[in-house]
Amino acid sequence: MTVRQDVHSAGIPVLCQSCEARHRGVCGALDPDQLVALSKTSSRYTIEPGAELIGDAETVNSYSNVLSGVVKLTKGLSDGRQQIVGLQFAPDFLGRPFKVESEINAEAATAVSLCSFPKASIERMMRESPELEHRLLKQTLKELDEAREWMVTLGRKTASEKVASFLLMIARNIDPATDPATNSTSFDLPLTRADIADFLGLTIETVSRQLTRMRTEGVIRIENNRHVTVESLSRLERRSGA
Amino acid sequence: MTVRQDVHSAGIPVLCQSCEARHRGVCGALDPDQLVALSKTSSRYTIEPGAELIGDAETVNSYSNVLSGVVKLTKGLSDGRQQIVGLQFAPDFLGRPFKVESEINAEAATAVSLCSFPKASIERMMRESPELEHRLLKQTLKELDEAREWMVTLGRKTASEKVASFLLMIARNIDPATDPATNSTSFDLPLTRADIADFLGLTIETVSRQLTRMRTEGVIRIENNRHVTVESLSRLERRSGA
DNA sequence: AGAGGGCTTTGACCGAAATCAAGGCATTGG
DNA sequence: CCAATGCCTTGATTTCGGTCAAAGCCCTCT
Repeated sequence: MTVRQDVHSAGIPVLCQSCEARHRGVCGALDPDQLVALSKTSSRYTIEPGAELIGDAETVNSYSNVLSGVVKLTKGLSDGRQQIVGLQFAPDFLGRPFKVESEINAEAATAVSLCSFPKASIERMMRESPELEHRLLKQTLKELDEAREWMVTLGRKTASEKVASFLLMIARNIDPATDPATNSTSFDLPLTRADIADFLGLTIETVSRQLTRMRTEGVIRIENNRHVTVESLSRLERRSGA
Repeated sequence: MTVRQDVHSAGIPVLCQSCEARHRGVCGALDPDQLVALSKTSSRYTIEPGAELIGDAETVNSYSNVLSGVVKLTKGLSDGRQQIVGLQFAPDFLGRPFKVESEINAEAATAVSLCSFPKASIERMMRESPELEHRLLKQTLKELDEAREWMVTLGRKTASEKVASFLLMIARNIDPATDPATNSTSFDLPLTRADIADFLGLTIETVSRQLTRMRTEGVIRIENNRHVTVESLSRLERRSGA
């Protein structure tokens, strides 16, 4: 299980009874007693790539920690056009507190494992523990920041800057060891070309052409359509449009 | 003073001592004693269009309620390209809790009046009153929703759909009486063409051409470059791409 | 009133990305 | 083993929106 290092790691890692993983997402906010109570109601799921998470009757009334894999959040237009509006990596928290009017879909981009809690127990715990709500606020602020960062990418960057920015973002999330010093890194793309296009507001063909260009110019290598090796992080950064 | 009706109106309107306005933003979350304490430290500002709000030494350490006017939040690329990533209308709350790494600028788009509180008193009050943090979480979730809605617009809509969506959003925020039944509404644009372009990821010229087209097709009228009358809300909605 | 400046409109042209159309390359299953 | 399917790549062509350039409009200041 890959655990990304980020703001959430501030909490003490705690062992969840039901999924036997050290949650660094929500659970870190709870004291041991609360955690025991909560973990009695939790259950671990594994989701196939492509499966819907929200809108599904099974999961609509629950909150989850992402333990591994990548979840994509999408919004669609009535004529079928789609936009990915967020990606959740471990150890992000999944699920909207307080019903929001806007329609949003969540789908597993890769195989995903989740630790789910019934909505009711999370909401009760939120009333009891301000620290949990505080966590949630922090996560929401982080997502807002990411969303705004992508708005700049979507509105103001060229196709090649978009693809470079995307690769950098994935590298930083998948491979926590991404270190500017080594100047190279390697990871599996969690998204298909179609997903990448929906994420960047481009077409499949444009994404493919930009990846090809970067390959021929020696910035990246790609094996089996999925495994990307970045030869020069600094060159990738220069292409991402700062 | 225009007060938009939204989720925040749930709280009891309360009179702020220093600015003598009924805050519906943050203050509604406080009990009378807390409010009195807080309002002693608050002060009312009026900001000219174009003035920076964040980054300014005066206001960098404060939180504010927007009482009237429109504030634009922007992010820039190193070469000068800009993207507006959010608009704050009354009675939105302005200011980021817990320092966030990302660079973001706030600027008055119109004349703006604010009621500001020192960062320290808001943060103290947040520790004392979970209800305040709850408000903040709700506002942040609303902003996240709006940001994601715009990501769809930026990534997947055509220029004319973008402009139509923009006009609809402004109408709904500026003129709370916007009523689908009447099918028409009227308001002053709070943004210049350049701002609209930066909001929609377009150029000034494209924005202008799309507005002209809507004018010639009888969907809107524009007087003095600012005052917009929507002749047919339903036709505008149809153009906004759902 | 007239000059000046800032914002907006309009037109001609161009180019980046979309669309349309084959074709390639894996994996799956008969 | 060969078809079939699902991604992905590549090429030709089109188009939407960007760029460059020139006016027009509106407001302010003298």
